[in-house]
Amino acid sequence: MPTDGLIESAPSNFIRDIIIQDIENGKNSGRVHTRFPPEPNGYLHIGHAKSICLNFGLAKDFGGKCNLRFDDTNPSKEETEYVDSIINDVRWLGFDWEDRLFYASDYFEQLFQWANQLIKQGQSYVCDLTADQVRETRGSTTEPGTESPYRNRAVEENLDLFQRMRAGEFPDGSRTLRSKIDMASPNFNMRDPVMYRILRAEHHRTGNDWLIYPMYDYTHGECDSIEGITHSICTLEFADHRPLYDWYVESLGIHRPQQIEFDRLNVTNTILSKRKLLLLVQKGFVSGWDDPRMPTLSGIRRRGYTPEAIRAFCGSIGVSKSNGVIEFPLLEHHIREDLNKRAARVMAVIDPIKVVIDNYPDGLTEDMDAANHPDDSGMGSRAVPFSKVIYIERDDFREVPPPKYYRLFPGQEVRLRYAYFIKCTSVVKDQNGEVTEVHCTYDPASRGGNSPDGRKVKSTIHWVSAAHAITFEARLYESLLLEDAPQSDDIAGQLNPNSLVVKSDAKIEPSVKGVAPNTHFQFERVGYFNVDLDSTAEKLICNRTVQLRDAWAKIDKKSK
RNA sequence: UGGGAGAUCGUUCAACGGUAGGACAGCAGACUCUGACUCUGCUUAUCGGGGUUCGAAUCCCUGUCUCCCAGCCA
Repeated sequence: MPTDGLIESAPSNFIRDIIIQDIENGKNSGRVHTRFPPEPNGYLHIGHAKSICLNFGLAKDFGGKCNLRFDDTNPSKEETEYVDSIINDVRWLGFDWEDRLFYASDYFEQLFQWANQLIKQGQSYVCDLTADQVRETRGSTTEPGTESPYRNRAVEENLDLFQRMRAGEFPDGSRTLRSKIDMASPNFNMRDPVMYRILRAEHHRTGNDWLIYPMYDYTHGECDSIEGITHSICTLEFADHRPLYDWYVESLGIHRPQQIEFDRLNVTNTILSKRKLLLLVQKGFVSGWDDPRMPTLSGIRRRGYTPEAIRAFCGSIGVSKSNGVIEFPLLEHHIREDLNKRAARVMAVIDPIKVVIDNYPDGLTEDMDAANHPDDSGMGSRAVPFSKVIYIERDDFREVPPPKYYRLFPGQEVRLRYAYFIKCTSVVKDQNGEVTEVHCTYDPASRGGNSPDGRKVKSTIHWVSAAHAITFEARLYESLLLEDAPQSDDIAGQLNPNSLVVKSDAKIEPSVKGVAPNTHFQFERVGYFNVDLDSTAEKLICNRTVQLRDAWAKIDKKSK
C-alpha cells in the first residue's frame, strides 16, 4: 500500500518498496537518509550517475537527505584531483548535499577507537601473518580456512601491538588487525577479515598522520552509522559483504543502517571499468578523462550531453537486481529528446561541395529569414546570407541517384532551406572523375522557400553561402570500442579507429560567430553539436554530440 | 564442485494470486521548408518440468542457465 503523498511519478522499484515499508513501520522514525560514497581514485562515469540519481533522488522523493562522502581509506590510489572532479561532476548533474560533504578520513580517529573497543571485546586481534600466509590460510570454496596462530593473543598484547602499529614501530605489511569471526564461514568475507593494514603512503587529506589505514569493510558501515544513514545503497557485488557490514555495527552497538544492493549500470559497447578507463588515459588512447569519447561525466559533458538528459536516462532505466545491459541508443534517445527542445537550429555543412547558381546575379547577397527553432517561436529568428556560390553537403548530391533518393541530382529540383528552389543543370569534375562543382539554376519566384505556382519539391537541403561561411572544425565521434569487440584486457585491439573523425573544412553560417564554449546547436539535418572547450575566437571547434535519426541512411544501407 | 544474487518482448523496467503493460529498438503509414520532430498502427515475452488454486509471471517442489565472491582494493 503506497503511502499517500510520498510517491511521485517515479516508477516503482524494490528499493522504493523497502523504503515505503520502513516509513510505514516507523523505522528510523520515518527518516530517509542516503549517501553517495565514491572513492576518489578516478573520474565519475555514467555508471556513477545511476547511483547518484538513485541516492539523491530517493532522498528528495521521500523528504530525506543525501550526503556526499568520499571513501578515502586507500591513500595509494587517491588524489585531490579526483575529489575536485567528483564534487564538480555531482554538482553539474544537479544535486546538492548542502553542508554534508564528508570523508571517511574525517572518522579515522573514531574508527581507531572503535577498533580498540573490538579488541577489548575479544573480537579482533593483531595478526603477524604475511599477506601470502593470510591468503594461504583462507581456505577455498570447499575447504575451510585455518585459524591464525596469533588469533588468541591476550587483549593487552593486542592493544599494545595495535598502538605500536599506529606509532610506526613495524614495517609496511608486517602486521594487520583482524576481526575474529569464523575461518570456516562459507562466506570468505567472514574468515577473519583484515580491518587495518600498515601502509606508509601520503594521504591526500591526512598527509602522514596515519601509518595504518582501515579497510573498506571495517569503515563503510561505521561511516554510514555516524552520519545517521538509514538506507545504504550499493551495487550487487557488495551483497556478500553485508553480513560483515552488519557484524561491525552490531558488535559496536551503534546505529545500524540497512545495506541494499542493486544492479550497477552496464551500457552496450561502453567501458565502465575505472581500471580500463585509467588505462585509456595513461596509454594516450584518448586525450584525457574529459575526452568526448569517454563515458566519464566530464567526457560526456564536453561532448554536449546535458544533466537533464542524463537524469532522464537514469530515471528511465529502472532499478533491479538482475544483470542487465542497457542499449546505448536509449541514452542517445534521451539526449536527443532534451536537445530537441532547447538547441537552436543552425545550418552547417560538414563535408562541403560547391554549388554555383548560374543565373543568380554576381555580387548579390540576400538575407534569408531563418527560424531558430521550428516549434518554439520564442527563440526568434536570424538572417542568413545567401549568394551565388554556396556549399551543400556532399552526400546531398549524387550524379547517379539511387532508388528513393530525393536530394539533388542532374535534372532534379530541390529546396534550399529558407531560400530558393534550385535545379541541377551540370557538374564539373576533376581529372579523377570526382565531382568538384555542381551547377544549378534557381527560381527567383521561390524566394523564402515556396513557389507561387504551388509546385512541390521532394527534398529540402541545408546550405551555407561560400562568401560568408565560417570554416570550422567538426569533430565526429563514434563508439570508442569496435562493435562486437570481445571482452578482454587487450583494450588496444578493441578500439574503433574511427572513434574520432576530424573534419577541418566544415562550413557554418556566420550567425554563430563568437559563441561561447558548450553552446548547444542542432545543425539542421545533421545532428546536435556543441562548441568544444578548445574552441577560440579564431578557430571554431564543434563536437557532434549525437546524430539525428536518419531514415535515409537506413534506406540507403538496406539497398546496399 | 562452497556461499550469495538473479532469470518476463530484441533490450530494459513494471505487473506484488485476478485482462502480461511501458520505454527504447524494429516494421508500416500520416504529417513535414530538417528523410528531424510529432502522430497512428503493428510485430514480439513470463527459462524447462511438476504441483497448489476457480484462477499462477506471482505460491511450493525440481531442474537448467547467468552474474558475483578466496586484495593487507573499493
